[in-house]
Amino acid sequence: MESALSSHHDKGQALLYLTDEQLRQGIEAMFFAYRGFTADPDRILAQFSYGRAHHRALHFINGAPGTTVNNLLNILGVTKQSLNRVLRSLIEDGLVESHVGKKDRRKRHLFLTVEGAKLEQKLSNAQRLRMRSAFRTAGPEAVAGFRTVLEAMMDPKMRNTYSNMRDNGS
Amino acid sequence: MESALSSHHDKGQALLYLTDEQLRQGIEAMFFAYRGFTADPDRILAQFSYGRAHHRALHFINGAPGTTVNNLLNILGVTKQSLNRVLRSLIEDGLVESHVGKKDRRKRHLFLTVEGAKLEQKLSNAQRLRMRSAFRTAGPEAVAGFRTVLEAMMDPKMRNTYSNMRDNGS
DNA sequence: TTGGAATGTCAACAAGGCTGACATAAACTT
DNA sequence: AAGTTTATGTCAGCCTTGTTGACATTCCAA
Repeated sequence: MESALSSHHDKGQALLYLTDEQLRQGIEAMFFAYRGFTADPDRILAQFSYGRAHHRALHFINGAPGTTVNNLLNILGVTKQSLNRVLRSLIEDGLVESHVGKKDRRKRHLFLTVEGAKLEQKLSNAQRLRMRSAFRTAGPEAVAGFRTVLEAMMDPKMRNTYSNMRDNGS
Repeated sequence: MESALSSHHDKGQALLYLTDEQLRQGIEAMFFAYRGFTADPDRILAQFSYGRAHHRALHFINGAPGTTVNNLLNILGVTKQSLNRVLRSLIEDGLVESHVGKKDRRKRHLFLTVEGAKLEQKLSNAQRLRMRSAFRTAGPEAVAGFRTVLEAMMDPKMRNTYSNMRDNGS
């Protein structure tokens, strides 16, 4: 990919974006941006005495209605005990419904209730608002670059999960 | 910046990157990428029974040696009680030193010890390794876009902090 | 029918956020 | 000189969200 570049002159210049100082800036940018990224939903969640874990569950159930607990476990990367605690409170509060599978009755398929969808909308509206503003400010080419770098930064396993999330539907 | 684009034809196409679906993908990309971003240091920290909070403290003390507790508080966005708990353990373990200020003797200036710098290097090497790989894969233009979008996503206050971090030195 | 997969649940623990209250020292103000 | 504010530390207690380990249940599949 960069063999043409690194072959002769100006190597230092061409690879300037890979210096430790540039990488450090990238690291700090990730840190501060992620704080901004979660700030708006966090404020809303606090009013409902929920946390980010609840938001994540709502988000991915909304994106793949009928998903199983195990599937959610893989996406979220937490233990079943941790997820179960969150799911239980969401079910108790009537935001999520759990249906026994028809083909495989061991599995539980998760759905948002009307109430749950309402909160999910509220949270994702807030989060999208900031992201839309950032995307608009940065412009389409920057957004493409943003997506490219983020994808390259994921663990390969999650990169597959992430990609498949838009191709097939669970 | 985008006035030339949005002025006339093809507005739907030009603003494709601002659709809800695109924003959703951006949101999920942030989630998965941040997990990758923290995965490598997390593995190292676990061996020392430290957490991300310790990493963050080491990182920013390393970047601004002699910084005060209050300054660190503003950067990290946590309470002094929370930071104090982390700093205390780092000081007890001989990774950080706290020196009373010469001009203002209320202030404590924080420095990494040789030991502390060693751990910080270990952590940031792991983190840089992944970021360098992602940057290399994505290429310089994508990296520029990545930085632009992240900066636009920060809270304005932290955006200033972030920018100033490279101009003046605390 | 038996093994293993999928799920739920109980208990205990830790990190790392938070609030509130209080102490101290030093600097600043009046 | 006295009073106020600032910077910091510390104690106690609480919450969320992660962890491990153990165990029960259900039920598909060989």
